Amino acid sequence: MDVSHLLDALNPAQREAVTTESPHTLVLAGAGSGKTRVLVNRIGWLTEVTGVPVYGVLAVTFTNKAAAEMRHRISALGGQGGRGMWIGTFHGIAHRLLRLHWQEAGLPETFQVLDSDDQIRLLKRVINDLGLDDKRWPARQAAWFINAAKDEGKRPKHIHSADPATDTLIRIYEAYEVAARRAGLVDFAELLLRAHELWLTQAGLLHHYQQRFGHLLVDEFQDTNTIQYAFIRVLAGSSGRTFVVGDDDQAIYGWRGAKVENVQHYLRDFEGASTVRLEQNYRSTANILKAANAVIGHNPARLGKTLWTADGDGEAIDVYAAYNEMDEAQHAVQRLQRWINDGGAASDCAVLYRSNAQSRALEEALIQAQVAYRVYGGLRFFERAEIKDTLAYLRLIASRADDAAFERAVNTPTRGIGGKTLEQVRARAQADNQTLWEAVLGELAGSSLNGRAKTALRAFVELIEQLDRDTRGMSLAEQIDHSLKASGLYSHYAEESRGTLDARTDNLDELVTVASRFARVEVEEGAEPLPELIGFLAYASLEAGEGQSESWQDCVQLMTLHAAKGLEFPLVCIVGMEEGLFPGQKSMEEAGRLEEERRLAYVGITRARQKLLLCYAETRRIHGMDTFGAPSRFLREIPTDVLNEVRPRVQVSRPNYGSAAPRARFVAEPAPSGLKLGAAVRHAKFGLGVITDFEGDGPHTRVQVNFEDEGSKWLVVSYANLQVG
DNA sequence: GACAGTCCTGTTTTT
DNA sequence: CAGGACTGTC
Repeated sequence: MDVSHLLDALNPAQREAVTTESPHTLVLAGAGSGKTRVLVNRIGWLTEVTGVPVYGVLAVTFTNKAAAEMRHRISALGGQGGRGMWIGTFHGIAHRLLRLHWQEAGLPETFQVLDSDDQIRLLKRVINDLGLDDKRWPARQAAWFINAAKDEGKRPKHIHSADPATDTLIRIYEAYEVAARRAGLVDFAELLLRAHELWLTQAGLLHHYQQRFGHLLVDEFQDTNTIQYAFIRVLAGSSGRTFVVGDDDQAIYGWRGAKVENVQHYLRDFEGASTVRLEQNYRSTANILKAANAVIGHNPARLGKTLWTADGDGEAIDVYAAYNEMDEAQHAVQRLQRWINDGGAASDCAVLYRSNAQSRALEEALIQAQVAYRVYGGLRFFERAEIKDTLAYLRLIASRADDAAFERAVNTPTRGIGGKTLEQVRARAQADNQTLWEAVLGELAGSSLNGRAKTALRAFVELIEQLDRDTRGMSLAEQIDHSLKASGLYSHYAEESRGTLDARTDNLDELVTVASRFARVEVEEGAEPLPELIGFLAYASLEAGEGQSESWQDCVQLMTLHAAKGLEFPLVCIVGMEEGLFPGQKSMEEAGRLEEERRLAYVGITRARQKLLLCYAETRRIHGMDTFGAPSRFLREIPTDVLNEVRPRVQVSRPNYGSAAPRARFVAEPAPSGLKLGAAVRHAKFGLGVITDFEGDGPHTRVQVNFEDEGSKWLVVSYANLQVG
């Protein structure tokens, strides 16, 4: 058999991974080491060479984008092109299972997926219904608590109540569960938890899928949370083979429940697991890799991996010390312009930052310089209010029980159903344990509402019923279009945005177009296809769509460091490299968080192919206050020989605050001594060592020295009397 | 129900 | 500083 297309151009480690016969394989794939290729070719190897049927393969990723990319590349391999293979996100796969087995999972057939926005709205109502003060118990925090619990596989009864505050949160969790169940709503974390519980409670089903999926592959394994790990572990059982790809150095989602430890647990829990390291990097210059390796080398407890490249050193990494964030932005933009003037593409450039708020200064500088740019993040298509409003009507058509949709649609556009009326409806629903829809019907039959309110409610009920009748037999796009017009939503938004540049009605038109292109998804070959509407609604929740509809101009890319993971650019600028911002203030207070920030720095640095620019500002306005941050420790962790200070240590005259000494500057060189990072030194008592860190300035400068015999120590330079060399 | 004024609180984000 | 949430007025 000709397998050359699967193995050609692979290095030995990649080949080993693709062809391994080990039952369980952990591929530690460094940044830019060709991990997607390995994953894709591994699947090709399994199906083409070892004769695994395509339906016996389950491949899981974290984002829809990654799943789409994988599907695309598998079909490019030829063969059966992955048709019939289960490839998807954890959430997508869980959703698929729950659709197929809604009865076993204890769900209504028309259950809807609740996105985080809807989840918070629902929680708000639950908190109110419990008579709690929503100031003391913000819905956001409750959502955080509940999601974190679900990510750990915990139902309310599994949580130990440690204190009164936790007790209340558990009560909220319980009430939220009741409300969500009644409304037939499933949030993101619930999808995973239910799917996992399906394995635990339905032995027959589990057995069926264990038989079927002989091979489980997981991408970005370092990002799995407890429940995702458990899901895979249970599904693998004793005979399933697994192939997981990840990089513990790129684990940056611990704050939302991801457990890097899963990488270590894997080696412990999956018997006979072997490890393959992909360390050859095909992306960046040697200088960039040197910087990345040095930074990440400061983290303890790594599985250990050192990136290398067969290519040359490349240019030095520029470091720019800006006066403030405006100066910083202008400098970055200048650098981008130089790149573009030299014939580079704007879309090859990215500016990365720690938090979204930092994009503002950059955008201003880009506009001023007339450089086209695109900001990633922010509201996505299906998250826009007008889109969600429209979908709320469709959700009600599909399921009257959907309280979240009811709340949204009932008075948008306004139709005289105000807070008072709704309060009464909610109270009845609460008292009688009903859905809002049922409560409305009850109120209409009862006598506690006044005539005006009744008329308004009756009109709303009739509207939904009418929409339901009218749209039967229509295509999806027609259903949406009709609902949009008949509900008055379209004219509502047309009116609102009249004479403005607001593109709301454009988005509504776009929604109809998207729907007309929406391909009916068969949940499973041979199985009943999902009703198109239900499928579309799930799609809208699970895949929120692109941030901006205008697409691929040649423009500079702006995004957070988190959003940059998985991407690469010839030119990368990272701005805001200051203590307190990156690493963030909060990261320094909690154990383990600093390491995660450092991994984020590692991710940022390794995005760059050819050219990297690192910037920090001495002054930065944050929340309207001028703040002063020392250069980030991550800068100081980079060996100076790969750095080029664009604006070297010039003492800039700046307003002198009292008699304060000039602030510490990047690579503060304690003047005469020649001490610098990486320098070998001798101490009279501690012997030989290497300087690994600096702190402070002037006579109080301290250095961290890693002594051969004594370990690491902080010393005040002016007392330590260190000998260089 | 629309609008203006006030208070408050500020990482990272996919599904 | 600035966006969101909330309150109070017409």
